[in-house]
Amino acid sequence: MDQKWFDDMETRIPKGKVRTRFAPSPTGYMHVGNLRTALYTWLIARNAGGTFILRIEDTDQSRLVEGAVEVIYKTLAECGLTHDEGPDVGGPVGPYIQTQRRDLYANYAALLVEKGAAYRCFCNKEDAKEVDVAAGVSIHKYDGRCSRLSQAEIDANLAAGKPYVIRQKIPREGFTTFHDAVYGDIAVENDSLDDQVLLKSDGLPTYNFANVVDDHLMGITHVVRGSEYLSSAPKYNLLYEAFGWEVPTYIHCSPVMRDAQNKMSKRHGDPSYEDLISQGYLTQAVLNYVALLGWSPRGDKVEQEFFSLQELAESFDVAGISKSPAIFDLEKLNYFNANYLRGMTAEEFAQVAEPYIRQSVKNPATDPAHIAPLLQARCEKLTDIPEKVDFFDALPEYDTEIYTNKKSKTDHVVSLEMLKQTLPVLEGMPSWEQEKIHDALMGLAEQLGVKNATLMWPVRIALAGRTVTPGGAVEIAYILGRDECVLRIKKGIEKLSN
RNA sequence: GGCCCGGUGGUCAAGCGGUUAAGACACCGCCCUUUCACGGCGGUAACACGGGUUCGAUUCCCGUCCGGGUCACCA
Repeated sequence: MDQKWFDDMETRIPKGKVRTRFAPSPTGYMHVGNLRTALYTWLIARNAGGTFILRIEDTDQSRLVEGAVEVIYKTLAECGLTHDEGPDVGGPVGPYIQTQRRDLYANYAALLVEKGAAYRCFCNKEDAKEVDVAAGVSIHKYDGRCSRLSQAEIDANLAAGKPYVIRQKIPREGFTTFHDAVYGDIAVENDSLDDQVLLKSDGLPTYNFANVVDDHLMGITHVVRGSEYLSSAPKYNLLYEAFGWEVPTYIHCSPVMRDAQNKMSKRHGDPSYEDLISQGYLTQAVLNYVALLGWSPRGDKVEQEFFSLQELAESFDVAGISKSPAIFDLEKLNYFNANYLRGMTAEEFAQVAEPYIRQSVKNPATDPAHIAPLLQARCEKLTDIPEKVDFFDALPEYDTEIYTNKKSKTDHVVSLEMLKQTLPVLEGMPSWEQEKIHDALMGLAEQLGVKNATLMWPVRIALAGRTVTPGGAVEIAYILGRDECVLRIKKGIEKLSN
C-alpha cells in the first residue's frame, strides 16, 4: 500500500470551517423527511458561515433510478438550498458521486485489513445468516468465522478466486460510547454489534463504510442524518478510531411521521416535496412549515413562526432540534401556505393565480386579473381556486331555497322584489364601473329602506347561483359585465316567480 | 425477542426543581361584514402510569406501559 497516496488524500481535506453535507441516494423522490434533513444540514452550514456539500450515494447498483439525480438538483435549487460543492459544481474533495470513488474505498478497506480492524470474509450470504428461533425472527448477526482464518487459508481462497467481502472486526468485549448533539451520550455493548460488511463482493462499499470514509475525506464537521442511523453510530465510531480519524459532530434527526406509528412514505401515498407543489403549496410555506416540524426557535424568537430562509439561517440552532418524532399535519401547512399567499403583493398573487383561474374561467372576455384580488384572502392553496370561480363562465343550476337567509332577512318574496328593483338599475347604468355599481346598489337599498344585506344577498345569489362566493355582489357584477348580469337577474326573477 | 431512542392539549411545541404549564394549528363562541373568507376578541383542551430523591417534581432517578428505530453484500 502506497503511504504517499493516503497522505495526499489527507492534505486535500479543507480544515477550519464548518462543513456539512446532504447525501441522498438517488431514488427519484424527495420525501418530506429528506427535505427537512437537507434543510437542517444547509442551515447548520449557513448559520456558521460554512460550506454545504452535495454528495450522491449511489452504491446500490440494483436501485438505480433514471433521472433521480436531476430531481435532487431541481428540488434543492427551487428551495434555495444552494450547495457549494457537488457533482455539478465540483470542489476540492471530489468526485462527489460515490460510484466514481470506487477504488478509493477499496484502498481504505485494504488499509483497515492491514490494521487488523477488518477482514476478508469468503462466506456467502446464506452461510452468514443466523436465525433466532426463540425470538421467532431472523437476525443477521455474523459469527465472525472468517476472522479466524489462517493466512494459508486466506491465500488459498484468494488464489482460487473465491469472491469475498470485507467485514469490520468488532471487539467482542467492552462497550462503545458516542455523543450525539441532540440525543446526548449513548453507550452500547460491543457484543451487540455485528461484523458489518464494509466492502461488497462487487467491490463497492456499503453505505456504512462509504459514509465514514467520505465524511472524513470531505472534511465534514457535522454529520446530519435520520435517527435510523443512531444504532449504527457506534460502529462508525469504531471505524473512525481504527483509522485514527477525528469523529465529527453527530446530529441525528427524528423521523417525520404520517401518523403516530408510521413514517411518511411514498408507499402510503404521502406527498413528496414535488407532490406538495403540484397540490398548490408554495415552496416557502413548505420550507417554513417543515423547518418547524422538529425544530423550534429559542430566546427572543420562541414565539416567531414565520421565517424566511434567510431568517432561518440566522436563527437556526442545533439545541432547538427535537428528539421525538413529529406528525406531519396538512392543516398546519395550509395555515402557513394561506399566510404566504396573503403576504404576496396583489401583482405576485395575480400572476401565480392566473393559471388556476383559467382552469375554470375560459371566457376570454373575463379578465383573471379582476378575479385574483377576490381570491387572495380566500384560499389556502392555489388548487382551491378553480372550484371557487367556475360560476363566472356559466350560471350553475341552483335551488331557489338558497335565496332564504335569516341574517339578511331574505326569503323568496323579498328576494323577488329586490331583483325586480335591481334589474332596471343595472340596465340603466350609464357606465359599467365597479364603484358606480356599488353606489347604485347602495343607493337603491337606501331608497327602498332596507338593510344593505337584504338587497345584496339576493343579487349575489342571482348572479352566482351560489351561497358562497369569492367577492360580493358588486365585484361579481362588475366582472360578469352588464349583459350577463341582466340575464342572470332575469333568470332569478323567473325562477322566483314560479 | 435483544439493543438503542422517545412519551407536555387532537397536532406542532415552550419549559430545563417552585410558572395561573407559553405560543401556534385545528375546534367552539362573539364582533366586524354584502355571502364566505380576512381581521379582532374570548373559550374548551395537556405534563402516559407507579414508585422514589427533595421542603417542593412536568422537570432528577428507577420500574411499568405505550410508541418508534435497529438487528441486510439497502441506504
